[in-house]
Amino acid sequence: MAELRFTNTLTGQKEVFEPRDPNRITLYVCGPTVYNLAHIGNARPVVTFDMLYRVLRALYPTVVYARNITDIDDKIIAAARERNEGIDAVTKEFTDKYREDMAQLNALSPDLEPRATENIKPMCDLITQLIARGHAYAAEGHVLFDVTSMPSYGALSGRNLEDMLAGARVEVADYKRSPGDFVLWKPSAEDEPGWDSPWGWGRPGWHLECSAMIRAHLGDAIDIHGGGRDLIFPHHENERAQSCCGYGGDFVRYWLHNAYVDMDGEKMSKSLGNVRTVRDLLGLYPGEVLRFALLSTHYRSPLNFSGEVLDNAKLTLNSFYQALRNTSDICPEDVRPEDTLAFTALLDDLNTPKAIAALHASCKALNKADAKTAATCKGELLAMGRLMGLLGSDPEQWFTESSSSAALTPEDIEQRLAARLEARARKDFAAADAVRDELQAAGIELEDSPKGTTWRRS
RNA sequence: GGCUCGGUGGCAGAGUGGUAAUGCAGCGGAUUGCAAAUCCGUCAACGCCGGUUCGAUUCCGACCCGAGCCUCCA
Repeated sequence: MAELRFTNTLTGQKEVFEPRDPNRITLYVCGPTVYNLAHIGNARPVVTFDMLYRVLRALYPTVVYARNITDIDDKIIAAARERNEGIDAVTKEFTDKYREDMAQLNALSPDLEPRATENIKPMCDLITQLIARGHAYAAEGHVLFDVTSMPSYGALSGRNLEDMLAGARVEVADYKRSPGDFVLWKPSAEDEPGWDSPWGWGRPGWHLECSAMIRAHLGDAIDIHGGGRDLIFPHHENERAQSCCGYGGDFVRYWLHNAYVDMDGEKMSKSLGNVRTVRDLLGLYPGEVLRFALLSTHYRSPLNFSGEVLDNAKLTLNSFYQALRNTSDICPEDVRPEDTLAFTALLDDLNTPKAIAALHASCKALNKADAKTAATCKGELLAMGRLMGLLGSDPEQWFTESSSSAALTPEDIEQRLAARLEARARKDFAAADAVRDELQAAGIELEDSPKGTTWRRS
């Protein structure tokens, strides 16, 4: 069996994956800050690491996948204030919507979804530990991490303190000893959400929750930590600093980071205002199309997002479902995903384009298959689909389901098809074609075959 | 300014020290009443300049272009 390999951000190299404990794989991915709807860029790590989760589950007996929910944060406080509600209302709403949206993308639920507000105690314990070990200090209600106390600070993001200080363009708060120091605990105003702590009424800094929750829920160290590229610095660098200095040990063996989703060659981001929400796009395309589009480029390369990408994804899925629909009478053989070419491709740093090529090959084989080989081909195609979270829909539904209430009903369509069939029997092709043209204008494509006529929505 | 990543056919997108996947689009054919779907065939690419090498798209260096991080962000 080929080995699982990925590109580790920490080393910049592609490395063979060697788990700490093959009987218990631990995966942690940075989840959402729940104060607004997820955009398609937020969906990329979810889909990417969902697929990694599926691959790991095929390889190892136990995989513990955790994805945190950041439910205390300045942006949440601001959103709650704007809506004149408590932060609980805001975080509840957007946590629910996030889960709904990600489920639409066929992303499996993580095994754990720790919430920051439910883990304040371990966070405070970590701060105490960091202070005790001389890596943090309290100042004016804040507690700050002292970056000069960690010799390897900057190792993950490939920078060193001198470079960062030289390039510093941000005004430095005067309570910081060193400009790179970052907040572990910050004071809250009386009317702001907060918790009592040895350093007063306040709330945790952004990076703290991941360090503390990984420790509390997954263990001393984990195998894989994933997230978007933009988290490398400062978030993951600081997380690493906190955990390594506070707890000691390895912390994370493999750091994986996905590239962005771009819009017109530019990063999609909240601040640029060029975001497309998943919810929005789900009104236009099935979730599976969005998922396929996100997988069509390798996770470490930028994905330039456009309607064309989605249309192509839709057409490709159509061709797969077409093959499945045409063989609806054939019972697929039970094929293990691990025995497929797609699996081999994914083992190599999640090479999804190569895996998709295998899907195409398998689809073609199914289209050409005779009665003897079709069951195997179909089983293989479905097995690879399962591995990637694709092709799980009913083919008939895929083509005939409509999201629009104004669309023709199946009964309407069947009625016209009967009329057309009758016209064809009379060899009145003009009348038959008129029906087809009419249906086409309504977004219905017809296909005649020896078995009869089928239709699909375009 | 510091650091990182990338530039492959018309488009999307893998990969490799020696015939450069796959898909879409195009072209030709089979099939079809005509289509559609499918199948068969086919055209077509490694930013620029040097270096290493028997051989470079792949390794090294310079250059040009693009993106990103250094500030909230997947």
